[in-house]
Amino acid sequence: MQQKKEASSSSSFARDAFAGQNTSDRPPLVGKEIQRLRQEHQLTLDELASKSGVSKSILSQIERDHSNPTLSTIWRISQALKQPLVDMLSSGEEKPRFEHLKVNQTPVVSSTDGKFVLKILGTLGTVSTLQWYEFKAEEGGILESESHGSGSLENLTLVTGKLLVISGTESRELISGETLRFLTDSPHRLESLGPEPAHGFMVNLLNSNESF
Amino acid sequence: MQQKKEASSSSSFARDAFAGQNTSDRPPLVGKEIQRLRQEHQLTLDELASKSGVSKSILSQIERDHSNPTLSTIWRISQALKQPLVDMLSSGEEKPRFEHLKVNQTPVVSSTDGKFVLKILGTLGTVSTLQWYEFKAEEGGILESESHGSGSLENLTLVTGKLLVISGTESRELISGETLRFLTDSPHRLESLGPEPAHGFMVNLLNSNESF
DNA sequence: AATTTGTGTTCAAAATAATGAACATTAGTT
DNA sequence: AACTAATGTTCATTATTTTGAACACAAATT
Repeated sequence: MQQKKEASSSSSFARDAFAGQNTSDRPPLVGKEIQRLRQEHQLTLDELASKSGVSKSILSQIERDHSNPTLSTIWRISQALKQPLVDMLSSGEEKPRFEHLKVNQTPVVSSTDGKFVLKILGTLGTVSTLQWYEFKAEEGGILESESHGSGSLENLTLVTGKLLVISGTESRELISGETLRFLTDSPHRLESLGPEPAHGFMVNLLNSNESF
Repeated sequence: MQQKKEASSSSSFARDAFAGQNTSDRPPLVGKEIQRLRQEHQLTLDELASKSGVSKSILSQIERDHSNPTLSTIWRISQALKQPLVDMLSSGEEKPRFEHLKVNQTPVVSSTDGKFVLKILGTLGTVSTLQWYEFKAEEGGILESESHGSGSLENLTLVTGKLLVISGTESRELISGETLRFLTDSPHRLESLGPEPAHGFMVNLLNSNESF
């Protein structure tokens, strides 16, 4: 029956903080989004609390939008959930405007020596900003790509095999089960290191706005 | 000579809030950016205070990063400066060239009986409009999903196994190598028909907004 | 059913963000 | 220089967030 602290906090939060001036617009309500992410990661409040360093009591209140979190608190949560802070805040901001999607199927593309095979599973967007593929490459198979334009991202997940990724001057080696995300604003190259054939999945975002 | 309050506040802010755990990364320092925007708009602290409804004293401290603002405070400031909240926060954020997720860092979701396992490979978009997964399901594994909202699209590619897909009143059977695209504006269900475990990829497009 | 275990919520106290008034500092004027 | 006006900083107080412990509830186990 007594919930003095939280009740008073909640009500004055709603009145003073939220009804700032533009009563139509309100600061983003991050509760739902945080809860969704936490559950997606299969974490309990206790676990997220210890991961993030934020007490579980305030986590509980934030998830129910009964508290108006501090910047550092939101940031620590976003870190623990490996979620860009910015995405968490913009989750509820404005209603999505619909974009009509057109899908087209496309066959298989392979490297000149036939060792690297790309299956185009889908593309999306009137500006063709998104494409995803399945790839299979036997040992020594190489895929060379030009820059996809600044702001472009490639997301590789390797299911089996070993893969060497070189982008610009940097390189990484991927083993099965791992995921690599990297900028493709410069020429890059994938090479199957074998001996097992490399098999995986790739999502390419061309000229994506920001958000990573 | 005495600056008791602010000094203590500042120091414990720096120690407790900021040096949370990853001493390498820190929450975004918005002070510089807010000051820049305020001056760009040719506003004094008093003016911004009355426009935003945030007291000028706290504005002064925030600009010098001597305070750890509340979400609603940052939001009211961003409104007064006509700046998307998200832009203010991401002003100083660097994006890494590579993001390498090790096997155990990939978030996994599984059905209650553990027979259907989803590995979240990536999400994108300020409103999380795009997500992609790898899935593995032994015979009988079932994944039930609610509607993802009207206009949402799911793209399934099956690498091995057999999969029954039911969306709304329709159903399809997928065999290895096939791709299926379907609307997910109603509850839907995936079921691994076996005997071989089903393995594949899934790309989900939720109600897209501008971001692509 | 009773116990235990796990998970989320509420409580009382401590920390600190936010406020309005007083103060300090600079810039402009006489 | 002295005075004033404008702007930013600090003070004392209040309001709220945050914390850790206690609590409530449900699910699982004995």
